[in-house]
Amino acid sequence: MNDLASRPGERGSLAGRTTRQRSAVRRVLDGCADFVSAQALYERLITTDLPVGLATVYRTLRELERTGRVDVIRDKSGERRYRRRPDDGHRHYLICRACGRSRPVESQVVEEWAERAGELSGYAAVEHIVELTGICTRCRPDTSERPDGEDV
Amino acid sequence: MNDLASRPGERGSLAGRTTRQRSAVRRVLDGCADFVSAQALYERLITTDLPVGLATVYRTLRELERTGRVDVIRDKSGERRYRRRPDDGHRHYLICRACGRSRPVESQVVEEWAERAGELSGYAAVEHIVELTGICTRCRPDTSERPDGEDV
DNA sequence: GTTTTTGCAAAGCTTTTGCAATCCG
DNA sequence: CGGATTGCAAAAGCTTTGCAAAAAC
Repeated sequence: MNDLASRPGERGSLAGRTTRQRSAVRRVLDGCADFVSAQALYERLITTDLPVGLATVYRTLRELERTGRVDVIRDKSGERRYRRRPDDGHRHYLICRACGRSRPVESQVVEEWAERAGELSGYAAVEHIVELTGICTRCRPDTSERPDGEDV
Repeated sequence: MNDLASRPGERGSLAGRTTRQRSAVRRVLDGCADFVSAQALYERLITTDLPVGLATVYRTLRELERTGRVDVIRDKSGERRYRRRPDDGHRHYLICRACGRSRPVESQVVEEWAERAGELSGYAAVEHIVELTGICTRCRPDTSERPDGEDV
């Protein structure tokens, strides 16, 4: 379905110069509650903020990804989607396949599992990708009454 | 980096007719120890088995994916790679970023975690994607002596 | 005044699709 | 035979790249 990268460390240095375009990309990205594709972000930018070039959006997002300030997933069709990484370290999400809304989930267990698997196997520099998808309560008006609370 | 789909159930019916091409695709795919891309599989096919069309390879792989007989990952560049799914139900792998070799890993913990997260959140039909990558011992002739054993 | 960035358009890639010819059952 | 399948080539997308013009510092 898709994937979510979770790289260790690597909170590298920022990009080079501060330009209006880059600021705009970050600003609009920050304004997005959920994962957005580069193309969608581009649309938002030129319609609600600053008319930037699509290539610039891609370049900026790649840089943000490289420096670990966004989480990235890939949807079914292979399109990448970006979301500003929360400062508190959340890195795994449960994403609604119907509406696309995402929410961070408790992932302590998985982190540990991944680490252990790496140790047992003797592999070095083990990284993991984890993503959950489902149908949220709002998109499933039928059964169940459980509220769509926050973090699991 | 990439991703690995793990769908519940859905061991659906086979494709329609049995053709030489489809048999060849499966045959060559079975002969691949690790994940291969459609393009790579196509190369192998026309050079060592049967000259099939690239489109046919894609169509066959999509069908195999749909019926749950292959596991799929996406590499960094977004290219899909396929691997015959073991009959014993293994579904998560630890893949070497250097040589591409993959090995199934024990994933009981993650399966349970995913299920629990789904329940707690109230999301329905929760599916998960999990993949581990690292550098295997063979690709790291330096330190460590731990053997590259089988399943973790 | 340099050096980095931007933007546009063109190119790259993998994957999908249209359609006539071909094959399977 | 008759419908499913193949192959080829063209089409689709998303993302990257080349390069001259523009912006930063």
